[in-house]
Amino acid sequence: MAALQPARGTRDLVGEDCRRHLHVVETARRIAACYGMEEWSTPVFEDTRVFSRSLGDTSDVVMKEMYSFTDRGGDSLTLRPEATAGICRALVSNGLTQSLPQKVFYTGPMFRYERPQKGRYRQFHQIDVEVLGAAEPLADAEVIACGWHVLKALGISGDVTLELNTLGDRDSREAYRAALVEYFTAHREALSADSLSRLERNPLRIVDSKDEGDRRIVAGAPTIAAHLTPAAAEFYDRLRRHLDAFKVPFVENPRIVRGLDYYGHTAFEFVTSRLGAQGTVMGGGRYEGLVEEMGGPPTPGVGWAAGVERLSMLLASAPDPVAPVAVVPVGEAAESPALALLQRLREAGISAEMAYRGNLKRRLERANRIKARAAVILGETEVARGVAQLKDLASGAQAEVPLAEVVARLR
RNA sequence: GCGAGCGUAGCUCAGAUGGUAGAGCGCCAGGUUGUGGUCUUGGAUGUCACGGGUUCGAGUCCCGUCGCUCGCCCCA
Repeated sequence: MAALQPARGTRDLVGEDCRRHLHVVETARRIAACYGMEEWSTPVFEDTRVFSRSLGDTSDVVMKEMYSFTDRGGDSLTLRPEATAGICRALVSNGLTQSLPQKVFYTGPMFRYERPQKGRYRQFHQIDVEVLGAAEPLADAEVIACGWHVLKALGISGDVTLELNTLGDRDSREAYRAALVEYFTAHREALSADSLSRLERNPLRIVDSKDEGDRRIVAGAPTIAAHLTPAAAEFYDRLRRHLDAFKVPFVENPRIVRGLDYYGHTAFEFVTSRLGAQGTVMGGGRYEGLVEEMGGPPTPGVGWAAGVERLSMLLASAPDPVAPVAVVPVGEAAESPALALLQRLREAGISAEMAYRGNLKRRLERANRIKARAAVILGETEVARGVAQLKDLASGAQAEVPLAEVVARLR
């Protein structure tokens, strides 16, 4: 029988991989709670319209990357490609537009039908923070400070730079977009084939091109700064002042853009050079109109998402599993007392293991292999005297301890 | 959708110019029937990704397929 492989773009999280993954998620969860974020959980699949509406008219290309299917009732459902749309839908579904702001932490698997590459999978996992219903730049700064805090707590902030930009308000963006189209049209002979088609579809994206020829042209392209309305410039100023006050370091990068219309004002990415072409480790910004698309009232939002796989790859080391205590019975008469002790240890909150078989030597070898911190050796002579041999497996020191005191000694 | 590289033991990999497959780690057992780590002796393990071709002979060369990896496109 041929061995089956995981489906393309999916992978198992086993051993160290799983510990890294959980460490990222648990760290983010703990820190987000310090910022008043409450965890939500929404379905893994949704009515396809939840996502198609969030994508507006860019649909065509992007829709091809969604895992969509028709269920037996004939409804079109989609495995969520991201968390924000579902969160906005849930805000409306649960009537929470009446109690704003809502500050949300989210984590879970997402799905996109893409060609897998480094740090990029078809089933991947994100951590996500969103603040819904706050129009003030302080919310943006708080969200970014939370992200920075998570990266610091993971010990990877040294490898990561916060890059910040503003997309301005609607008037700013329209003026900027027009200026960009004019500029790139004037240089169209020099643009790459890819960027020529972007000029039609999504001119903002040219600014983000990886093509070297394009980059030379982009260097001379207009930036958003000159096209900001006074209100948009003021919003951006306040954001930067708040970040300074929060002591969050950043560099400005006018090349950070967003493809969809509902993004405005703040756009940011935490980037690293350690992950090849997938350098963005956490990205986010401000948006408007998404909640309306889900049938709610106009409600602004600001948030970020980060790929757990990418963060896991940046961790210097995997956290160790908790070191257990090994209970080692010697001889048949010791087995029941050993089981009783095993259970007492576990109920006292101490991680404890007892091998299913083997003699003393084999069990100690195994205790060593599972990195046990101590062994409790219980032979027939010990049972008869109501004691146990307590052996520290790091030092090798062994002492006789009354059975009744074993749990306290190992706490 | 496009391009490049790679596929040999559980893992990491070695196998010039074609001659019937190896190491380290890990695993199992003994040295040590109530004491692990270190040491030492021995042992098991492979459709050499799959299919075809060239050849007396293919892990090695050729063609195809599949898979993985990295990159392009896309990135909500």
